[in-house]
Amino acid sequence: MESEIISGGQESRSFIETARRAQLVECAIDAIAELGYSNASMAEIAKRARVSKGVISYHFAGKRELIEQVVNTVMEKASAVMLPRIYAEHSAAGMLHAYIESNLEFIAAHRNHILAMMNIAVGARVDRKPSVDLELAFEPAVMALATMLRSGQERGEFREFSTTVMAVTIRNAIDSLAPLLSANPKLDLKLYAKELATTFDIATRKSPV
Amino acid sequence: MESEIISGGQESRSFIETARRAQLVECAIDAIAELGYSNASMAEIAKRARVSKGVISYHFAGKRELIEQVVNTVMEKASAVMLPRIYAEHSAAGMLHAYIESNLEFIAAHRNHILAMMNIAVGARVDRKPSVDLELAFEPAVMALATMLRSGQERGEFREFSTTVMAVTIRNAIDSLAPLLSANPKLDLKLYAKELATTFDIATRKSPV
Amino acid sequence: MESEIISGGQESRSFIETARRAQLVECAIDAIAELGYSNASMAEIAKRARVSKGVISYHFAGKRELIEQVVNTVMEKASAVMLPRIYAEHSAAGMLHAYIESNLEFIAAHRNHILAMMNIAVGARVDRKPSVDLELAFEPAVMALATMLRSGQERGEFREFSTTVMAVTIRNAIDSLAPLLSANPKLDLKLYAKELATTFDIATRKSPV
Amino acid sequence: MESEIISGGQESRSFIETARRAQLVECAIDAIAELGYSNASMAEIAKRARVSKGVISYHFAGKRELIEQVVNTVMEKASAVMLPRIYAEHSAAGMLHAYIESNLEFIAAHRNHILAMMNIAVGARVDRKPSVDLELAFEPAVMALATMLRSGQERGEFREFSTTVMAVTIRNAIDSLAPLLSANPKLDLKLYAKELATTFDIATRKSPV
DNA sequence: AATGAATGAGAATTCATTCAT
DNA sequence: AATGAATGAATTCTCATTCAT
Repeated sequence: MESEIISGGQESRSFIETARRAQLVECAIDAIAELGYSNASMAEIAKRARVSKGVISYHFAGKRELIEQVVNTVMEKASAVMLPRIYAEHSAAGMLHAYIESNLEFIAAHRNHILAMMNIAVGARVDRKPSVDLELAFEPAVMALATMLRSGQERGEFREFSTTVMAVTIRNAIDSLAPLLSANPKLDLKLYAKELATTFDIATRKSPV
Repeated sequence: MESEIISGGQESRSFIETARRAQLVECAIDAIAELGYSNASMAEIAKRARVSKGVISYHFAGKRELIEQVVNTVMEKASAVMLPRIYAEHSAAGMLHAYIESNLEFIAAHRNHILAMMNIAVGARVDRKPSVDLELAFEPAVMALATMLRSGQERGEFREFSTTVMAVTIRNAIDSLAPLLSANPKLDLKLYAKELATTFDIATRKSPV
Repeated sequence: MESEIISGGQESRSFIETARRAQLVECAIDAIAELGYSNASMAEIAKRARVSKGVISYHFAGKRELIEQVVNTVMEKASAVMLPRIYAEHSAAGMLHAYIESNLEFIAAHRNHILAMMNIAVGARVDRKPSVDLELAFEPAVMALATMLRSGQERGEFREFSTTVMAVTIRNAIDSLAPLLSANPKLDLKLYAKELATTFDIATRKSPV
Repeated sequence: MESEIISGGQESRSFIETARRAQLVECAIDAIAELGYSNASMAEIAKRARVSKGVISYHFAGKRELIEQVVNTVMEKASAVMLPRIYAEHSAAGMLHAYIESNLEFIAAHRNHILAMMNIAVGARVDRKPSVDLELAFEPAVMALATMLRSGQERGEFREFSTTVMAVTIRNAIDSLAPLLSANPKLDLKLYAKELATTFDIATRKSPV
C-alpha cells in the first residue's frame, strides 16, 4: 500500500518478492517434511501456497534455487536460536549442554524444518548436479561443534578424543531426533535432551566426578 | 511326464536366474549409492548390468521387489559379519565393542551397501506407497541394540540410562559413517572405530575404571 | 483480492479449457472408432489433436477420465436427439417407432460416436480395473427401453412378451448398425430404419391390423 | 512313445502338434472370454496351458494365427451343432426356429467360445493389421441366414422384408446373449429362446394366425 | 518339442520448465 | 506479478517376439 506512492520504486517489488519467496520457502519446507523430497513437486508446493506453478519459476531460478533457500533459511533460524544460548555459557561443558539442549528445542519447535533438511540432504542428489551438497550444509555445523570441543580440551575440561568423530557423533545424535519425533510424536523431549546431555557430558569430561 | 509333476511345484530358482538376480541387486546397490535413490532408475540399473530394461522386469516383479531384495541382501550380509563377532563376547561391554567395531568394518568393506540402505530409507518413504518401510528396515536394528544394552544394565555392567535413546544414538553414530566415508575416502577407520568404541564404553559403563 | 475468493471456489472451467476438452474428446472418439479401443493410445489421440501427450494429462486426470467423458458426451448427444422425438409421440407404437428411427438417424450422423462406444464397451472391460463399466453405460438404455415397452403392454397396445428380452433385442439390432455401416458405407439407412421399425412394430403389437 | 519306433516319422510330430494346437486354442478361448481380448496375453494363455510362452510361438506363427485358429475352431463347432438341426426341418419357419434354438443351445453349452468370439470381433483390431476381419468371421453367418430367409419368402411362408436387415437383426439378437449370460448367469435360457423364436416367428411370417 | 532368458517397442503418467497473456 | 496452457523428457511397467540350448 505505502509502496504504490513511490512510483517505479525498486524497493516495493523487492518487498513483495521477499514475502513471496519466504512464503514459498515455508510451503516447500512443509511439503518436503510431510511428503519427502521427491514427492514435494513444484505443483504440490504451489498448491500449498495457493498459487500457480509458474510463480515459483518466476521467483526462483529453478527447483534448485528454491531448495537452496530452504537450506539457508533453516540454517539461519537454527543459528539465531542456538548461538545466543551457547555464548551465554562460559564452561565448555556448559556450552556443550546448551548446544544440545537449544538444538533439541529448535527441533521440537520446528520439526518440519529439520525433517525437510534431512530429506533434502539425502534426496537432493536427485538432481544430477547436486543441488545442495551435504558438505556445504552440514560440515560447517560439525566444524563449529568440533571447534567448541577442542577448546574444551584445551581448557582442560574435556578428555582427549578425536573432536571430529565426537562432533559428528553428537550432531547425528541430534539430527536423528527429527525423524524419530516424526514417527513417534509423543516422545518425551525433555527426557531425550537430558539423556543426550548426560551421555555426552560423561563421554567428554576429563575426570569422573 | 514332464508336466504332471510341475503343478504346485515351488521349484527353486535356476542357477542363471539366481546369478542374474544377484547381479541386478549389486548393480542396484551401486546405482543407488552413487546416484541417490530417485536417480537410480531401472534404466540406469539395467545399463550398469549391461542388460536391457526388460530383464529387470523379467526377474523381479517390479522396482519394489528389487529394492526389497537390496534391503534383504544388505541386512543378511551385515548380520553374517556382525553376529558371530558379537556372540563371541561374554561381557556386555565386550559385546557393545564388538558391535561397533564389526559394524564399522562391514561399512568399510561395503560402503555402497550402507549408502544404498540410507538412500532407500529416506528415498523410499517418498513414494506414495512406500516400497520399503523405514521402521521395518531400521527399527529392528535399534531394538536389538537396545535389548543388548538393557541386558548390560541388568548384569550391573552399565549405568542407568534410557536404552532406547542410547541405542538410537549409537546406531546413528554408526550409520552416519557411510556418507562421511563417501565424502572423505581416506578417513582412518581404525581410529574412528576406536574413538566410537571408547566414547560409548565411557558413556555406558557404570563406574570409571 | 484475487486469491482470497478462490479458496473452496468451484470456479467453472475456462473457455479455452472447455474447448480443449471438447477437442480431445472428439479426437478420442475418432481414434477409438477408427483404430479400436486399445490402439487408441494417448499418444495417438494427442497426435490427432496436434498437441503434445502432456496436454491430455493436463486436462484430464487420466485415460479413465477421458474415456468417461467420451461416454458422457455421446450419451448426452444421443439423448438430445432422441428424447424430443420420442416424447412427441403419444402411442406406444409411435414411441417405439420414434425410438428406432431417431436412434438410427443419430447413428448415421455420428457413426464414429457409436463405434467408439461399442469399442469402449468391449475394450474397457479389458483393463484390469475397468475404466468404464459396461453395465453402467448400456444397461440404463436397455432399462429405459424395457420400461417403454412395458407401458405399451399396460396400455394394451403391445402383446405379452418379455420386455427385457425384447428390449435387449431391439437395442442390439440398433447398436449393431454402426459396425455394419462402417463396413458398408453406402448402406441405405432410410430402408434399414423402415425395416427395423416395421419388424418390431409387427413383433410387439397386439393384434394384426 | 510308439512314435520313437517309426524313426523320422512325419505323422507322429503332426499328432502331438495337433493336440498342442488344440489345447492352446482352448486356453486362448478361456483366457479371452474371461479376461477380455487385450488382457489375454500370450503369457496368460501359456500359463493356463501350463506351458512356456515360447511354445505358442513355436506352434503358431504369432498371436495373429492363434486368434485365427480360435475363430475357425468356434465356427466349426457351432456349425457342427447347428447345421444338422436346421436341415432336419422342412418348413422355413421350422428352420428359423431350429436356427435360433440350436444356436442358443450352443451358446449355453459353450459360453466361453462365444464370449471369446465377441471379444475378438471388437478387440482384435488391436493389431494394426486386423488379425481377424469382422466381415470374414461374421458375414458368412449372416449371409447363410439371409439365404434361409429368402427361401422362406420364395416359398411364400414369410412376408416381404429385407432379408439382410432381418438376418443381421436375428444374428445380433442371438450373439448378444453371450455377454448377457455372462453378466447374469442364472438367466432362463429356455425362456429366452422361446421369446426370441416367437418374436422372429411373428416378425417374419406372412399372415397372422 | 520345449524352455528360460532376453529384447525393445510402446503404454500411461509425472514433472520441471517455458511462455504468451 | 501472476496465470493457465503446453511441452517434452523421464519413469515404471507390459508384452509379443526371438533365440540359444
